[in-house]
Amino acid sequence: MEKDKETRNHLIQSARKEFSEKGYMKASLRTICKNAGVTTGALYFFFKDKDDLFDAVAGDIIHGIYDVMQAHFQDEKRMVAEGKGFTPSAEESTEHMEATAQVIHQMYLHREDVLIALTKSQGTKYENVADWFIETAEKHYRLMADVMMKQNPEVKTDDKFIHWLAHQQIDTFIYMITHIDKEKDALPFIRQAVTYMMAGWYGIFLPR
Amino acid sequence: MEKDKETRNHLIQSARKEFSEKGYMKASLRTICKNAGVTTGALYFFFKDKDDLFDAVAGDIIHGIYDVMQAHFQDEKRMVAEGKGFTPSAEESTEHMEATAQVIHQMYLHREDVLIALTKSQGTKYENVADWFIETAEKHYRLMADVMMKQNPEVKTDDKFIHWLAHQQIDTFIYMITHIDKEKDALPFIRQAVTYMMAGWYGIFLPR
Amino acid sequence: MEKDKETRNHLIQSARKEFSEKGYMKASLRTICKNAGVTTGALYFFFKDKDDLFDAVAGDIIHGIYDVMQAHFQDEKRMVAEGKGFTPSAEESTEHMEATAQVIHQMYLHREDVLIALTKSQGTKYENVADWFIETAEKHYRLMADVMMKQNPEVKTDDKFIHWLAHQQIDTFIYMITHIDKEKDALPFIRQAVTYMMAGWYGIFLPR
Amino acid sequence: MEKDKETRNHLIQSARKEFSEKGYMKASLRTICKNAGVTTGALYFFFKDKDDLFDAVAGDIIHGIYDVMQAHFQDEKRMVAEGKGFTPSAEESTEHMEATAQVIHQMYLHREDVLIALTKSQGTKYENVADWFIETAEKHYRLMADVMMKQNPEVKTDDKFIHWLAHQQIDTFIYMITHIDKEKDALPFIRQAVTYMMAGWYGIFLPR
DNA sequence: CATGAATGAGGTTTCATTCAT
DNA sequence: GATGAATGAAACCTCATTCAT
Repeated sequence: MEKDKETRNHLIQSARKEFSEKGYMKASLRTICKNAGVTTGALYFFFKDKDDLFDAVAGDIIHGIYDVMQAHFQDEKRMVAEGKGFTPSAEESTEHMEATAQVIHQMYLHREDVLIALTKSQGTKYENVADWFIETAEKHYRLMADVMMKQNPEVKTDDKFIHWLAHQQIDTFIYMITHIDKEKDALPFIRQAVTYMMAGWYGIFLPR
Repeated sequence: MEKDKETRNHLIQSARKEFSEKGYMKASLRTICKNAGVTTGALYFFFKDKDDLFDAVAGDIIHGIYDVMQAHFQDEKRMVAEGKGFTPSAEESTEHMEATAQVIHQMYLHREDVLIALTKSQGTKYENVADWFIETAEKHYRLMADVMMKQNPEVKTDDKFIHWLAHQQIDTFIYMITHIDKEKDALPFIRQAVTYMMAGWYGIFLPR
Repeated sequence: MEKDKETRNHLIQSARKEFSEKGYMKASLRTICKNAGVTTGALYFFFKDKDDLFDAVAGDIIHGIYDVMQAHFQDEKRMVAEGKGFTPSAEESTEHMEATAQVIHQMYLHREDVLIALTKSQGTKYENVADWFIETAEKHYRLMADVMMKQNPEVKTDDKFIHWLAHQQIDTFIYMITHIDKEKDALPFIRQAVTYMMAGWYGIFLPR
Repeated sequence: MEKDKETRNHLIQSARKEFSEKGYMKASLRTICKNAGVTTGALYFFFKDKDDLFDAVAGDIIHGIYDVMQAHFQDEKRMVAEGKGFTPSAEESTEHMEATAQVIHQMYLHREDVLIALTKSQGTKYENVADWFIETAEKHYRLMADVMMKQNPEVKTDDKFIHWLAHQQIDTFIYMITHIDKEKDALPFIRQAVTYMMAGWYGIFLPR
């Protein structure tokens, strides 16, 4: 019953390789088709255009990770609304660390596609995909900062700084996936980075 | 007597605009020339090729900043060699903050070109320019970490983490120039970021 | 069922005309396409580049003639190795003359392409194609000269002269195809030239 | 008093090198000017256009040789008209051989320019310069053949063959200048070639 | 004499995309 | 589902030549 979809898969694999090597803009559909063993016409049967093909390669994993991340932060928001306290860094508690570990696992399972989306997408709608994640993370930090400032009224910070905190956190994950090859090395790295970031956080919000 | 160089400047301005809007690869020399009011031949009188034009727009400022940064770190290296202690973050002392402020001033003076080099250079030799800075900063962090670890033998860290610290610092400056429009807002931001980073640093190297 | 290949043939015909009139270097692909009634893109569907197009026009016939010529000389070499005597000029015997006549026939069948390869190929890998033929002919003359010198030990000649004999023979065929329009006039011409060349040969190797 | 003409000479030398290396068509005036240390404007002060520059490099020597050759054949024509017999090959008598030796000397004195005119002139009015010489030589052979045919009425030949004889003789000199580097090797070569050609000639006109 | 600037036309090549079959 | 042919626009670049200064 299972439709073959062989050609489509060949195309996606070939595209993955080409995007990975040359980036979206320099990638050639001709080359992709040649390496997939089909002609350009075939490509246009399965995909609307070059963008659509890119989407097929990297779109799913990106949206997947994005959704998980949003759900995660949504959860926290609800908890705060319900009056439950929460900890400054999403990752400090065991529970949070487990959630994080799962995201990391997902990222490494599809590492090549994640890298394509993060570093080879210039020219596509994903070229600023990191900003999607940052915006979501920012809400989290905003929330946390408000809590902290309620407790320490003398501390003040501004939106630019909060946004940077979010940026910094996301960038750490991007650094991880781009610079650390093996998943087993990633978790220790993240742990140390979280230690650093938490110390930084308290250095700002619990001065002296 | 003043040499005009009108056409050359027109071309550079037009190129700056085009690179800024479309990035290096999608930028069209035809368009640049048209907007500069000259023919393509004229462009090739002043510039060897598209790369050379890009260099004329963004090369100087990048090399300028890079040189200042290297000189700065070289200076610190020398101080350490002479046995003079130095502070964990290059920016904490007044003296260092002044040096930093001057770099920031330079960056904002040529902000558009800096942005082009940092974010619109895919396809040129500058496409990984941030890594140049990171490598330089890394040596600085390496040095500082060695000092810290001599004082606290129980602390241990690895090269990946040191590299990330450097990455993180450079990324902060890139964040600044890309996200903060006015120079007057930049310095306060950097000060707060430095506070954060120093707290993070001590959180790692002076635990408990 | 007959595959059309109309466009490809149009392109080749148009290219033949253009190369013929202007030579390889001055030939314009734009003009070739215009005269073929297609866009430049079409050309690049059928041919890799300008060189490939030239090859499609003149490559086959040149290699064809070259192969026949080599086979011919190979044959003679074998005969000498087997101890069979052979005559000073390949063309003197009836058998040889027939082989020559067939080569000539081939050349005139594709005369325009042969002329292109011989006289309009500057800038291509065929620009020294005559030398290919000369080198092959030279081996033949070398062989013959060795036989002659074994019989007449007092005669001596040098490599430069042998090479010139080969050059001269090939040049005679080039002269023929470039200066004599009709195949029917070619054979008598070659016959007379051969008479001349044989007399010259004996003048050198059988003095007095 | 002698005007320097330094720039002009620099340009000619530079052009000689460029034409020699790339041929007329691929030679770049920009490169020539750069290597001569002047700008393109200067070139156009001394030379009308690219063709004129080529003329300055190779024109004189070509016309010089051409004139000497014509004078030589003119002389012979006069002698025949005056009823003085003459020998089948212009080169056989000592007197003729001396004239030939002087032409060869001239050719080797300016060998690079001669080679440029003969082999690097495609695209200029000299691209068929060999034909000029051939046409002149042809008159000579025509004359000689008429004398021979008057003596041996049964011999008959046609214009095509006569033209080829001329072609062949000129081609021998071209072979010499292109293939033999040292003048001292040229004269022996020519002597042997003349022996060959004379034997060929008699083989045609004094059969049996 | 010579410069430096600029023209303008043309060069080859690449590309994503379309469509009749 | 897939092919093969073709489009058409645009890409970067090179060139001989001109001309005001």
